[in-house]
Amino acid sequence: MIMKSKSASELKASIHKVEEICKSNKLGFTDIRKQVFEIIVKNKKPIKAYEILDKISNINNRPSHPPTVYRAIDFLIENGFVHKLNSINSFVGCFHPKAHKECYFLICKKCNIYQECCDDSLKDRISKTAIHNNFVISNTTLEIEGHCLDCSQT
Amino acid sequence: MIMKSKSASELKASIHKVEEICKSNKLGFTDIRKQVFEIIVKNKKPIKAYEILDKISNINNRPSHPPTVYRAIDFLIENGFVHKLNSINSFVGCFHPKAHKECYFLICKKCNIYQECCDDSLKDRISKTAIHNNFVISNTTLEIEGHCLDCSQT
DNA sequence: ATTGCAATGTTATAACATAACATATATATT
DNA sequence: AATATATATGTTATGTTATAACATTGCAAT
Repeated sequence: MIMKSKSASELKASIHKVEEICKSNKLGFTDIRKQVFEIIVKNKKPIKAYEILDKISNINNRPSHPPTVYRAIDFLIENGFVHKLNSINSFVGCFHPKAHKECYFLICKKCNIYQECCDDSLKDRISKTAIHNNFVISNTTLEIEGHCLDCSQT
Repeated sequence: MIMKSKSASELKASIHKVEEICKSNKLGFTDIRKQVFEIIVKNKKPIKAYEILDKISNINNRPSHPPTVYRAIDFLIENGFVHKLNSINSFVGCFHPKAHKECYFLICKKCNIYQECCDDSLKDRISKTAIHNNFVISNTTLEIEGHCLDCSQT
């Protein structure tokens, strides 16, 4: 299953869903966490921590500091609301929060658009590889960099 | 196919092989590049750039600077002699230089030992996922973090 | 009301990486 | 051999990414 970027209504739904999850799990979805989450999911491309920092500072009309942003990001990652793309030190919103921990990504080097792809057979294959090596997975990073259809045609 | 850490003779062979490849491809395997390569492959665990920097400085009895190390690393990565593990900002030697570009890793969070695993069916699965999305792969990062057999038993 | 806890603010610095330019070393060309 | 050219390295400075450590705030439970 592939997800491309979100429509306005999908965005709204996504934010609402996270709010619901927090409410029912008694997680504090504070102003800052919400702001950071919205900034990340509204961004069409993976966003960097210091870009988030700038945006937060603008929104609140006062300078924020790195720990504020990183702490919010940590919270969002821990709860499966966003993912970090290690290969580009950037963050993206998750398309199906709480539905899974493992996400795989296709990242276009040219336009920077990414796709979250949660392919079950890929997941199985990775599990099998781990099992085959008596390895217990806690976290998987799969980031496929290259060119998307549009960018590879031009 | 899984590779664990290298024996002394494997190490030697590995270094020799890279020398050969450089010779036949007219790549300058300079002192620094060789030193950096040896430091990386001899290390049982993924090593960080600044750890390499310290070692290089010791070997040569004078301070080296980050660009020196990063340039050597870039050369080694470009030519498929080492890999970067993005999830932990560390570098590892490749077990079959020039034989492939894509490598997958199992990284133990506890003991930090890693395994390079070049599973063909996994590779196929990733290719298919990309093709299915009209995506042209240039580079894949697959890093599976968790616990190895030894560490998950204790 | 006061204790405890979770979250945030704040300052400073650690850790990771590259830009820019100078110098040196090797290779090719005449 | 002298010169040009390209490749590699040295050096200084700085950019980028991330966290440590401690102070403060605000809210909830007893």
